[in-house]
Amino acid sequence: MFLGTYRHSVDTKGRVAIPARFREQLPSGTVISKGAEGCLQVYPPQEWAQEQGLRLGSMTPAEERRLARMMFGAARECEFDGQGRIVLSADQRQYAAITNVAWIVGVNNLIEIWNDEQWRRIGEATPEEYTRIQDQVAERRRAHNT
Amino acid sequence: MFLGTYRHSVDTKGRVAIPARFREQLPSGTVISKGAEGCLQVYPPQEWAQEQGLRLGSMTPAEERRLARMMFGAARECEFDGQGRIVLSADQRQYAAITNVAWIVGVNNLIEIWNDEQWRRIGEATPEEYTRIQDQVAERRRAHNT
DNA sequence: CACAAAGTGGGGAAAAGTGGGGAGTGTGAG
DNA sequence: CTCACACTCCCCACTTTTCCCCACTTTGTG
Repeated sequence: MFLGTYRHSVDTKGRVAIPARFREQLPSGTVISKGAEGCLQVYPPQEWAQEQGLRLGSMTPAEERRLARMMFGAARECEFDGQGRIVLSADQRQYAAITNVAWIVGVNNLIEIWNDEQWRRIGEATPEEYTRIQDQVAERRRAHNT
Repeated sequence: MFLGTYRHSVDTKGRVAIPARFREQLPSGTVISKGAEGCLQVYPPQEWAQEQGLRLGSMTPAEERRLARMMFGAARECEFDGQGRIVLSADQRQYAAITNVAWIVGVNNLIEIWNDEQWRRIGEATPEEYTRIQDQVAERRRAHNT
């Protein structure tokens, strides 16, 4: 379980420290790829396995082909240095528009990495916004279950 | 079962003592996150397990992604120090607008943490208000069940 | 009134994060 | 074939934050 938001700096070599709390839970075979809304996503092995349901074949619809290409094409295995950092490739940094700082966010089953501005828009919420969205999802779920 | 309201101080390091009555009932795996109306909520493990139904994957709808990011991003596992205190992160304190004092309230299955002003508005009610709200909830339930 | 339990505050050791230097490796040009 | 350059990765040193421990105050109870 990954919880919490951390603001870490990205140095000129593209290195970011992954919070120690997260690192302890990431065995080898962890993968980083692109995610929705312009973030990067870090998948522990068991989560990545679920995404592998997405496969190419003659029966695959067009959108899934597109998604599979982007998602797997952008993916890399995470490699930690002695200080617990990973290197974000130039491509990954460009996709997520990350320069000097990155927000590293635990979202239950995976980890997301955001740039400053985008995280402020997506992740930070006033109490009013938070209450509204929580009610909205609850309502949607209730409607769905009946 | 969590009952009662306590007023505790928050020190410069963001530490708050959880009332001993509550602490006895909180095993490890307890989580604190944002709640509606600008409070923080403390979930014992069995309550938190229900919230974990919300997961990220390539099939998760946009609203749920947003909620998951806010909710899990703001969450931390509760870690008690030798004195029975937990640390509220800077983010959590900002969200709940907590500075020097916090109200810790047992609400049956969860514990909520409020700032001075907000708790006065939400928690203290005149007999008239209380009666009106009780009737309102009763009415809503009746409408829903038919 | 005394003792025990609960809450408050601060200091110091340990851990986590940050930045830079340098050795090793691979590639491309002369 | 050799040399130069660039890139990666590893290691070391410094800074900042966290958390663990101790001591004091307050509250409640026998």
